[in-house]
Amino acid sequence: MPDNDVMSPRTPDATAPRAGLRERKKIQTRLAIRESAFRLFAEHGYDATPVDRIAADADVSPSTVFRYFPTKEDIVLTDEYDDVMADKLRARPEGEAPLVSVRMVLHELFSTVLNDPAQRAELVLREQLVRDVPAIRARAHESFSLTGRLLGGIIASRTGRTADALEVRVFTAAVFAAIHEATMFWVEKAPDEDLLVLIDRSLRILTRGLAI
Amino acid sequence: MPDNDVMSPRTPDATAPRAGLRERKKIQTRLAIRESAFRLFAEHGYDATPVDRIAADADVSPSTVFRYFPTKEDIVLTDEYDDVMADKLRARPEGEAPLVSVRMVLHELFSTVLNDPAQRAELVLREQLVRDVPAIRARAHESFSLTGRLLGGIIASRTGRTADALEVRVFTAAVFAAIHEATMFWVEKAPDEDLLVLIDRSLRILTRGLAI
DNA sequence: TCTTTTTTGAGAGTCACTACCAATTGATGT
DNA sequence: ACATCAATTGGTAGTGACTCTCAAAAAAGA
Repeated sequence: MPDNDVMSPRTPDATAPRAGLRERKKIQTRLAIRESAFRLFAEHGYDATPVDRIAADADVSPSTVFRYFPTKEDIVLTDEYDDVMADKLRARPEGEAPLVSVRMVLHELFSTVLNDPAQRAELVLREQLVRDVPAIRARAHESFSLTGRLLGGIIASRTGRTADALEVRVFTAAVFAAIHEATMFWVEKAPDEDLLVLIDRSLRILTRGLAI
Repeated sequence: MPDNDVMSPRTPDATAPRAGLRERKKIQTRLAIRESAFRLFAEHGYDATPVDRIAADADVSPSTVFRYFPTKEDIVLTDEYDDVMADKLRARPEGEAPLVSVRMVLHELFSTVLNDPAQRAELVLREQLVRDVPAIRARAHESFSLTGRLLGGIIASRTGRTADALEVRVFTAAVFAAIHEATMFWVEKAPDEDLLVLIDRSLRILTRGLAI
């Protein structure tokens, strides 16, 4: 069974029997900051929660917060999914159509995330913030297009193109736009439905050439 | 001939023979700020140009700059295209496929913009900033999704759906993602080519169901 | 235990942006 | 031309997200 724990390390990671005290403290601090932040955001709202208060709540100095997270938005948005997705995509069979490959990767990724209650709860919280806070939404877009470039590179090499070919870029941009809309639809309209069903619906719209 | 001058008012607008002095000064101030900003951005870079310096260069107070433009990014990004696009889209024939309608609207809009040297130059400058400055790119995305919602509403009413239907949202998101990629490809790879050709290429990828 | 390296906290500074108030300036009626 | 009213402007004092720097504290390693 592969390591699917893309979120915060809940299990101590059996592969590295015992990291040094320094490493453990770093992980602990990072987690403390994020937990304080999420709780305070839920309680008082994102804009009404200064970084200083998060720092105080997590018992670290403001400087430390910015050492762990380059911006306030990054406390919410982690790009821990990127490498997992890239690995899974590379593992898909050679001749498979790119859109099918991406769909399968998304299924693999999201089914594990959504099945873990803790990860699912964190995903919901994060996407609610993406929906509500412009600054976070903006950052999420940026993060998406970063991930898109990563996956685009893989798809390019599989279809004999360069990563910056227009076809590849439009492909990834459209796919991520569809995923984003599916996710937004999920958190604001149908939080109890299966996100994967919504993603499939969205991707199928693309497959049909946007003939709505 | 309709009023296609979506950018700054170069022609004094014959329909309103003579606006008050107040109006004229406002337009003048707005333009002065934008011109100072664009020049300073090109000279020293966006991040290295504080709003105070723009204000000083345009001979207004910093407060005035923020009165005219809610954020520094908004000095660069105007959403003057929105209403024009909406009007043109509403003018398309009833039964036309949405993707075709949008394509025609884009042709109408961009052919007028690209043919006016001043507007074309401004478009290039703006898109270069979109490419280079994360803050502006983020804002451009936001602006795009705003426009997308506007057009989505029109498309929804034409296809007998609600504006927040998943199909409509995925449609507009994918289309604007494609336009954005085409524009980015244009400014960074082929600034001498015809932008409309690139947009058509991008839209055709969507039409083909992303079968790249 | 002693030394080296990493991590932390604290202080000062920059910059985007907001709220507010007083002074200026254009519009309007007589 | 003049007085009055409304809109526009400039200045001042904040807030909050970040950056830089440096000395104190804490962990790693010998």
